[in-house]
Amino acid sequence: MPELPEVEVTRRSFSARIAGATVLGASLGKPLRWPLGCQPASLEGRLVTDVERRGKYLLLHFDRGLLLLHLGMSGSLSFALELPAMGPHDHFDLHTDRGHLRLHDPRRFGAVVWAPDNDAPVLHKLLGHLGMEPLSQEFSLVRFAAGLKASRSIIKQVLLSGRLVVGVGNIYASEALFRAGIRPTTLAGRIGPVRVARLHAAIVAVLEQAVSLGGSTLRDFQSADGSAGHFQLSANVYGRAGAPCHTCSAPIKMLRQGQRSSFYCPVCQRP
DNA sequence: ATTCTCACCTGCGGGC
DNA sequence: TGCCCGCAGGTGAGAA
Repeated sequence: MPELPEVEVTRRSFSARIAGATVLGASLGKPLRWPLGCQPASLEGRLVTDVERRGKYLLLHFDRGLLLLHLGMSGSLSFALELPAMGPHDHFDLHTDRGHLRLHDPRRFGAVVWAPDNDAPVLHKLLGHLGMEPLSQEFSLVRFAAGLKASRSIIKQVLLSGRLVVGVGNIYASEALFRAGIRPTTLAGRIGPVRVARLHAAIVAVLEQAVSLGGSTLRDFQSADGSAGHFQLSANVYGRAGAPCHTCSAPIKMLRQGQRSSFYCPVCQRP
């Protein structure tokens, strides 16, 4: 479910409401990708200061320490004054005096991990290799172009890896490549400067549009206040195999790269 | 070093 | 109706 837009929309939907809250306790469901790394009771009394996003991770900062949250493939957060009893797919509840934050994640690829301070080894392990934030000033065309030039991988993999730029997942990689007119199988280092510039702009544009539309709701994504996203309605290629291209009417093609599918227009996107 | 493949887990839709 | 298969928004670990 969650790429950068969905994670950012989730963050915005509860960060202001949870900031300033005092933790009353925490409840655990089934195991997630990694152990929490602390006793749930040790969170009691901590003060939530703010919620930050880094790539597809959310950082729930306390007056001392932070929780690293990841939504995996099927995760979503809820934040409400009252929540029903934990169901079979609810795996983490953080109870505060301003409401209850819950991670719902059927596939359990998500994670909630405690970091006692900003130098905790777990932060280096999970965040240390992450690339540029595409919606920040640091995402410069010069650095992006240099990163692509130095790569010997195909462009789709470079975008998904998060080593150069973070937050771009399977939906938005396909969409950005369509807008830039680049086929997903193109070698990153072989893309000329004009199309590199187009791709750089397309990544920013598609992510910003998706955030403004509340993200993509393919199956059951919703933000922490329960609202769904609508970007999927304006997708040009993702999930549209066989359907006519919005630009040239040629049938959209799907191909498998590794374990992931890519969608592209064989006419509008050149190798 | 960099790149590639796999594994993790559950649910759903399609074909038989 | 029921079963089996393939597929799904991510990413660290280990192999090559």
